[in-house]
Formats: sequence, C-alpha cells, structure tokens
Amino acid sequence: MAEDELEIAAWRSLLLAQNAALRAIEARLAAAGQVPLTWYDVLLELDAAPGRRLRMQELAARVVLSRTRVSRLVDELVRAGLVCRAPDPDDGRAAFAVLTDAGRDRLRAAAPAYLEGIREHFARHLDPGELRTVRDALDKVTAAHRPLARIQASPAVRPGRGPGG
Amino acid sequence: MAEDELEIAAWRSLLLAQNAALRAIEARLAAAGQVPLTWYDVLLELDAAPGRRLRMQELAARVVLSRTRVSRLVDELVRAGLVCRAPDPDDGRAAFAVLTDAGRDRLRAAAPAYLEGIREHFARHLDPGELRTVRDALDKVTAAHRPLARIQASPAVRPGRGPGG
DNA sequence: CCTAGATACGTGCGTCTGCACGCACTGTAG
DNA sequence: CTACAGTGCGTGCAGACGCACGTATCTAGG
Repeated sequence: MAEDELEIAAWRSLLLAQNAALRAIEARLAAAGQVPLTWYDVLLELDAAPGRRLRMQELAARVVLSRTRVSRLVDELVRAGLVCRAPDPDDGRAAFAVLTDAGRDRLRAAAPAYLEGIREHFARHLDPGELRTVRDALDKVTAAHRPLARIQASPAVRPGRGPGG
Repeated sequence: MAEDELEIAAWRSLLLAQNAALRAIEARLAAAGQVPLTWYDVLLELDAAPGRRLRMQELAARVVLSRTRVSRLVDELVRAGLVCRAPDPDDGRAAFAVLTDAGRDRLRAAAPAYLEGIREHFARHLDPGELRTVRDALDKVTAAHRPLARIQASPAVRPGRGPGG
C-alpha cells in the first residue's frame, strides 16, 4: 500500500470507528436510563475540577463543544438539578457551573454504563499495545492543534465549529 | 496507568484528535474555496462506484451519514450541478445519484486540498508504524459494529440501519 | 472621574442532522 | 386480479450545534 493510501486509510478508519463506537456507547447509556453522553462529559469535568466548579469557558475547553453549546447545556443541567450556576466573586463577568450532590449521584450512577460502553464497543477490540499506540499517536495529533497546551491557565482555546455542524 | 485508565485515555484521545483534525481539514477546504467535506465524501464515493452512480441506500452506507441526510445532500449537489438523479430501470423504487462531469471536476479540484489537509493535520504527526496500527486497530472496532462486513462485491449487502440510525 | 478596548457571558438565528411517517413500488400468496 | 407484507425514497418536524451579536464587567490610559 502506498504511503498516501495508508494515510487516508488510517484517517478513514478513525472516522468510521469513532462514529460507530460513539453511537453504540450513547445507545448503551440511553438503554441503561442514564444521562446522555454530553451531560456525562460535562458532569465528569465538573466533578474532576477543584471545588467541583468550572467557569463556562474552561468547561467548554475541556469538553468537545463550543462555549455557546455549553451555556445551553448547563441551562438544561440546571433545570434537571444536576448543576447550579454561581457568580465568581473575583470577576463579575464570569459564571461558575457547580456540580450539585444530585449531579454527582447521577454521574456515579452513569459511570458503570459509560465505562462498560467504552470497553464493550471500543477497548475490547484492542490489545494494550494498540491502546497505548492509539493514545500516544492521537495525542500528538491533538497537541499539534492546541498550540497553547496547558488548558490549566491558558485563556484562549477556541473550539470553532463542531462536527455536528 | 491502570488498564481502565488506559482504555479511557485512548478513547478520549480518539475523540479529541478527530475533532481537532476534522475542523482543521474542513477549514482548509473552505480556505481553498473547495466543496465542504460532506460533499467531498459523497462525490468521492460516487466517483469510485461503477458507472459513477450509487443508489441512495448504498451511498448512505458508504459515507458516515444517515440515508435521510444523504437524500438532502444529493438535493444540494443536484442544485449545484455536480450530481444528477436517475431512476433504476430494474427497480422503480430505487433512485441513483450519478456523478456529472462537473462533479468530477469539482472532486478533482478539491482532492489536493483534501489530501494535504489529512497529511498536514493528521498523518504528519504519525510514523508509518503508528498509521498502520491505528488503521488496523480501529478497523477492528468498526468491523465489530458492522456484522455484514463486506460492502465491496457482495450483492446482498444489507446495511441494516444507516450509521445515523 | 471618564473613555476605549478586551473579556466572559447569554441569545437570535440559521445550518446540520436524524426520527417518524407517508408514498410508491416490488413480490408473494391467495 | 386482489391483498398484504417488505423495501427504497423523500419530507415534516424537532433536537443539536455554533456564529454573529448585544450586554455586563474588567483593565488601561488620560
């Protein structure tokens, strides 16, 4: 196989595999009566953050969504009682999304189905060596698109358009 | 790193890398004044098909979109003169999407930007060994979600539900 | 103090996407 | 020929998504 074709084949495999696995995992969460994947991602990031809270911009940088979308997502989570909004005492412009106890419960409840989904529909088909190579290789790809590596203190990560359009 | 964490890390790397690379490639096509990625995929599959034509269902099975979406996408391509619809003489229900000469021209015009995009934003960061591992590993994942594998020459391909579900 | 530019949000609007549904056609049974 | 289940499409509608824009706040400079 020519070099060109290998590159294209790998890219295409990436698209197809993510698409297939993502749908399957989403379906598994739904079947288990758990929160949708987007909610899970948001709850997960909030749970991992110090104080179980994150500013909108930081939250958007961590999940694979635009800041706009995150704003609306948080609205839904607030309505569901899983998250609450809180002002930043140090910056009147900023708004925190804070994980509630109910939100943490929902997160913990969804975790098993989520992890099983990843294993069942993705990781199960790869051996540890492949997992490691996939992770390392794709991390290099991602790193190349995030010149400002450390999200930690970096102010500027602009998600741009999503794959969802 | 625990086994669990490695699996999750690989999955997350997949999501992030595809997201980043996809946006960048799409942007490159747009910057070059070429067709959007969805159009490109459709044109590419049609060009590769015998007679440069494909039934809606088969087209939807090849691109990563639902049959519904493909139907509307073909509408747009017809309006742009890149594709035309044709009835199947053997089956009154079926409809072919046929690549026009203009469509082939647009495809060829977009190809360089597309290939450079894949290389620049994805393949460039991986060595041949990694590319091969990524391709093979992810193909296994995809295959597991497509019980009726061979689209190639099998006349009785039952794509079942489209990837869009 | 006031003014100008940058930053962090939220919202109106349009696009992308797919499900549920209905229509047209096929083919099999009676 | 008629009746009925199965298949291939296209469309109404609703959800997901992000850009462009407006608002409130912060910061720098006069």
